Amino acid sequence: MRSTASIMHLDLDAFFASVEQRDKPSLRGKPVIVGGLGNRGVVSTASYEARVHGVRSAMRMAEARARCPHAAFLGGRFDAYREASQVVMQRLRELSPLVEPLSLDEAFVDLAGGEHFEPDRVDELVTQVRADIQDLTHGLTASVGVASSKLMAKIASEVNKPDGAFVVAPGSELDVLGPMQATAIPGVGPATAERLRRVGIVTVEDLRGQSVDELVRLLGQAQGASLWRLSRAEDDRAVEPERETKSISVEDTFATDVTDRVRLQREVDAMARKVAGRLTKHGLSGRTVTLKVRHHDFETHTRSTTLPAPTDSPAVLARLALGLLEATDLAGGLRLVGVGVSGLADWVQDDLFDEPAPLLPDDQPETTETEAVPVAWGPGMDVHHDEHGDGWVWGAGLGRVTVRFETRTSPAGPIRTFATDDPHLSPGHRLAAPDSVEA
DNA sequence: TCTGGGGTCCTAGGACCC
DNA sequence: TCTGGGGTCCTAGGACCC
Repeated sequence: MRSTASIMHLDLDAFFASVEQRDKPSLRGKPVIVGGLGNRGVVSTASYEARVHGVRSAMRMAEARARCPHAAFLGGRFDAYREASQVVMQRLRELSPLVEPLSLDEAFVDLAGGEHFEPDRVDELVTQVRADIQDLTHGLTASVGVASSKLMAKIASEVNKPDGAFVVAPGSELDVLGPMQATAIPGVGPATAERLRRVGIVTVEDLRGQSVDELVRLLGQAQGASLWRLSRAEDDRAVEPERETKSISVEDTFATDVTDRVRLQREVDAMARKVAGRLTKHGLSGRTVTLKVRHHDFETHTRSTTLPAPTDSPAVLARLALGLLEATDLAGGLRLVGVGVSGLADWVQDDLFDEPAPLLPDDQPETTETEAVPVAWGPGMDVHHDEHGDGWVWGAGLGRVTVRFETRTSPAGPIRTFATDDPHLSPGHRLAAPDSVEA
């Protein structure tokens, strides 16, 4: 907790729906619901006119339609949202370089990082920023909280929402926070709230009545200790402008459950390549590939494998994801599949063979007697080796090819490196994916 | 026609190493 | 020879956020 109210939290009101109303005047003053339009969609954002009818974020679209049949239902235009978001974030960076975006419509700003910050005139500053944002975005409104910590700033931005602001006077934090529900503290969701309720803890005041040890026993080390401090408004977390991406993933819920393995292989293959594309685009590579599946009964599982070195190769990521799918029971059908990559490194994969190649044996003939047609090995290709069996290419270059050997029962097989012209090596035929996938 | 998609962080157990 | 750490990495799952 700082001695001045220098942390700002800004939150754009009903962001997606507001952008739609801004761009389409006929929607202004009317209920607008943005979200998945398919039969399994959920609400992403509801305009305040729709919230009157009880429509909320994360609600099933079917229920939203029942509650508010006359609303406009829209699928969302993310390019437009991203553009509006950039305008807002840019304006915030004029206040201070220390801006931490939390999503497209939310950010923290450490005002003390700005050159001309005057704590006594924070109200003026907030009024000005909100007016500027409305101007620059052609009509979007924002709610703002300013306080001595991230916790209190975030809570403050809720107080006069929408289109309002609240500044927590330094010294008043405990009084502001105490009467609130424990769920007002970010990180206390339904599961935690229920655990707390069972031992009679409902408000922040109630939380303060517990010892650290008691909260740790109840919620675990990290959450227990954190909640003990946050309930006392003790929060010195810094605004972090440059947080590194930890994982990249893609997932899709099917309109109806899918049992067909070939169809699933096609989906997983495409997803892995999509993730690879996003990795490449950001100059990243990753070591751990995770396959997520949700069964017809909503039971959800993940499986992952970790490579010895990071990659952004679409073929490699697809092979690994398909290998994980291979080990999945499809009985009853899948409702969702997803592919993710973590263990990210910010160097681009290509240096697997950057080290000098080991010297080949002296007696290695320079030319072979029967001139074999050289194979251009590339990542993800099928390979057969006379001794080691079937595998696929994990890396190739500088006269060497690294092969990963795997079987149905052991999708994460051993890895061996050979000379490109190793006579025991030949193009393989066993495919983890059906031919249609390879096409 | 119950229950999205993209993330973050934490926990816990087992393997492995010192 | 037996016992017992601790630290790190990997996998799986869960809570939470927008």
